[in-house]
Amino acid sequence: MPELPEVETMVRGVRPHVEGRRLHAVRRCRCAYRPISISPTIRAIQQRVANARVGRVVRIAKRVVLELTTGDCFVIEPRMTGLMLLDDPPDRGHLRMQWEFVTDQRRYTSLWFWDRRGLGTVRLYSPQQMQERVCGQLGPDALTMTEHIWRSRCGRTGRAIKIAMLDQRFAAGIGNLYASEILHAARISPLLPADCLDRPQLARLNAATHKILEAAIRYEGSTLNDGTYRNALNQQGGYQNEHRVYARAGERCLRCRRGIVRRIVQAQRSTFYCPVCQRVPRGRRR
DNA sequence: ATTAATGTTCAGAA
DNA sequence: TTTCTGAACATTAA
Repeated sequence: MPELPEVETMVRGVRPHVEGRRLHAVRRCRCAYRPISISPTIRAIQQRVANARVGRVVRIAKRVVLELTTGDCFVIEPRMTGLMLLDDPPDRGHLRMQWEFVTDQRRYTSLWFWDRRGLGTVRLYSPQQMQERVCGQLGPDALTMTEHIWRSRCGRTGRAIKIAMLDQRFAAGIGNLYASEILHAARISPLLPADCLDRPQLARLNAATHKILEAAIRYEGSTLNDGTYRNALNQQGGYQNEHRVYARAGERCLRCRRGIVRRIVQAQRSTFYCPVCQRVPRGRRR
């Protein structure tokens, strides 16, 4: 599930161990499964990063970015099940990539990319490629959204608000789980067309986005039943215990205590919501 | 034993 | 141009 809070947790965990370090080696792990998608080739990557040092480690939407002093950036996309780990992987079979750094004591320390499903990607991008393929494809980061930005973007599409929120060009960083949680906190139906949200709803949407995502970051993200998501030290997150609607189909709504949480499918993804307190206002279906 | 579902992204089609 | 569908993959629950 790496969504914004989980990726932010990865970045914060990795940062103090990697920033400023000299890269000694980078390897693509051979594992039992299909090798992970990287670009360019591992040979080209190794040549371009020889002797490079790591500058900042930052999050861009749902990606982990290692900025190198050469100007190139490693862009790691965890997708469904990828993890950035400093040590202690859940198993060795799904290790996909290794970065080996020189420590202060001239020893070596490793950063790993572990990915069970193998849908994640690792890429080395030049500054120009960063602009064209990463930053230029993304809307404003969810944590920088304002009521005004929500209003201008929602006004431009008639898609259901939940589907629009998952579009990374609309707002970057929100994923399937947090979209449901945010809309529940904002008491907005996931089915409401984005251009039908009124001012009070836009204000609640903005407030809920910040409240939910910031809380989830404090809890170090959500580890679901499959246990896949872990922080950089392979420890569970804590926000799964705070979910109010996600994966609660059939249960009584924890806010209004009247509705029964419903699971529907939008854009081939599960959406959870309370049909009572997230009702579409009469006449606003368009 | 099949089948459906799981957090994401993107190519290709509508 | 925008929006929708299916595929990439490994694993688990029903």
